[in-house]
Amino acid sequence: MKVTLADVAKRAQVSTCTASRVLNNKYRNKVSEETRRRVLEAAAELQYRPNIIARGLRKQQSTFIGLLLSEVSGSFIAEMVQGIQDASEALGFSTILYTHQRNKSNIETYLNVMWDKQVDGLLLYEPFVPTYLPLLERFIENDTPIVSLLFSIDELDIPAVLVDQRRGAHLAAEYLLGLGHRRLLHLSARSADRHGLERDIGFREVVQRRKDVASQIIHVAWDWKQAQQEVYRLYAAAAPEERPTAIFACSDAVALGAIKALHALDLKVPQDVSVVGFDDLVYAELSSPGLTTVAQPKYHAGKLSMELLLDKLRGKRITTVVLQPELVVRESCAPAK
Amino acid sequence: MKVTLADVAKRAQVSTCTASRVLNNKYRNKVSEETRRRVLEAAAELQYRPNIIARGLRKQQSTFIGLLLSEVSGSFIAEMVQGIQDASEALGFSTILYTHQRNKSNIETYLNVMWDKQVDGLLLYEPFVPTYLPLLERFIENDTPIVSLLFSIDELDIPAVLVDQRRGAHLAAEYLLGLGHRRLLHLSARSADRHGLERDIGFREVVQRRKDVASQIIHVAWDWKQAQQEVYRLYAAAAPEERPTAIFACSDAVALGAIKALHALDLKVPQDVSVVGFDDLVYAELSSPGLTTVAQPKYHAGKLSMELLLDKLRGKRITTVVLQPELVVRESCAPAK
DNA sequence: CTGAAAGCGCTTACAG
DNA sequence: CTGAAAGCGCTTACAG
Repeated sequence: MKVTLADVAKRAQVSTCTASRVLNNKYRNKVSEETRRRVLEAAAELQYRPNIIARGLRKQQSTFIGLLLSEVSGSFIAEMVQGIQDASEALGFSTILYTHQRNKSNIETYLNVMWDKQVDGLLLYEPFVPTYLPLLERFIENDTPIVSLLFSIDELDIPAVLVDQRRGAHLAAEYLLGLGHRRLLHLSARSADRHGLERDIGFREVVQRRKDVASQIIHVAWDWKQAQQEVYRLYAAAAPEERPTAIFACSDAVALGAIKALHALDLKVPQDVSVVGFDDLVYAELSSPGLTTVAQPKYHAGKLSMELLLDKLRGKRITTVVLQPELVVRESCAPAK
Repeated sequence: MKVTLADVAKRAQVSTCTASRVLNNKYRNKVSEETRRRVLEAAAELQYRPNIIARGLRKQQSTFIGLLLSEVSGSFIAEMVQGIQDASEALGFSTILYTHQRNKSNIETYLNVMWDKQVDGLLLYEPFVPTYLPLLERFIENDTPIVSLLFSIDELDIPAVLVDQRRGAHLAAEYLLGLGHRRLLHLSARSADRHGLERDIGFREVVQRRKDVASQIIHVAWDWKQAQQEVYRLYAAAAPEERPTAIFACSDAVALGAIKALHALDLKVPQDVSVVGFDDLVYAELSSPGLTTVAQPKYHAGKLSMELLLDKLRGKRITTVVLQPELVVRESCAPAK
């Protein structure tokens, strides 16, 4: 059915090793032009395609990169994955994809599967390291390079591609202060994960050194619903002159939840309240008004992580890279009155 | 470094074939309890994990499913991929992911790579079939099952998981008529692709049999920007009593573009104009007002496509499945005045 | 310049 | 109940 190297060799009347040599362009000038031509011709006629699985077994490299993510359905992750794809496709590597759903036993299962399938490298997103340290160590001992996306893995000295979350919060808070706002609300996901914590800290750093600024922080889930409820409650209860005039939300979804609440109270964005989000997902641009937000370079982070992995595979040394977020100004903020 | 079956066999003092038999639970009662125990023990002690690549070479199956998509960064596709993942992970199959970016030479390249890597099955999204018919035929001749996602591939009788686009448009149009709207606007992506065309036709089917309904259709790109421009132009120019009181947009992004334009003209949604979208992406829920839209069962479609593929791999017959969309009512529509 | 042979890590008839 | 041997499709020293 499938045509093999042996078929090509037979038709070209040479041994498989000679066929292999010309097809792989090895020992270039060590094979006669005539033989070479015959092999190439036979391969073309038979439409020969090498079996990469067999080659991998022999060469002890699979050309597979394992990609273990929490999930893939979110915009953030999806854009990151696109970056990873765009970097991997150049060199004949394929990414094999697993989503662990933040379930620790899934993580173990999939790390094992990837080991079994002999991946040449590993890309990790949202790890819960302590639980499966031994599995990761096995890869490391085996010299299988690993790069972590967006989260540092301190336990194991694994290089990562990070985005400076705290700096992102600085950008947002400073922007709002620059517009003259002095009563600020931060919708924080502090408890939810490390990025939430970093953004919370970043916000505090900017705000605490300003004596003329009144700030408050409400803890919410990443989900928009709780943000909507909390903002509604706060703005409905507070006297107009005590309401925060600007909100820094820990994510775009939370920001849009806040905007829903403000709209419900007939408060206008940005005329009455300014809102800044975080992440810059597709819908930041699509919402009305367009959401001003801190953009994380997710596509770039994904792409870079794969590039680092491939560099490592080529023998280069690689280290953690920290990327900088950027403020994307749209229409959801206005100067304080 | 890595421990192989030979290592296990040696330690258990049996041949590799006996080791293989107990580890694979074959010929169950044909191996003595004692031998069995020794092998299992040795495997456990050495933490043996079988090399799936080697097994694949021998058994002529790779346990890889090739997933060829236009891209992965959009919400729609990402949710579909999540469905695919959730279905595949059960059985030890791994999906290998490629994005062709709607570039025909990419499609060819990746189909070839997937062939070279011996995928056991193929999932396709957004194919441009005519260009690479021979490549697909090769898979078919080789009995590699293929399932197409959301698009039928008529040239080759490949089973697909479809969503009834026309029916979705019926749902939207009928809903708006039911609310009493008689001047309707459809923002159509007719020329952009087959789904746009189907939605356009579906809209016409409902509207044309109603003599009391005035409808117009504007062709736009999937992108929100053109929709915003066109809606702005139309509503700014038309006398208030001539303006469409309801809009059916061919996608959620287009719907949100329309809403931006309406807001810019100080028209309220849904008080002044009702808007229905299509797809039900994350941001439909996040926008203010929440967008009423035709939901495509994307997660389910993805999941089902993988399930079909695996069924086929197990020898079952499979055929095309058509899923039904649903109208998700949120806050962007109101009865006509 | 070319080929015979070994081997990557498995599985599976075939023998005994 | 168990093992020797062949083979999946390649690549690569080693010889000549």
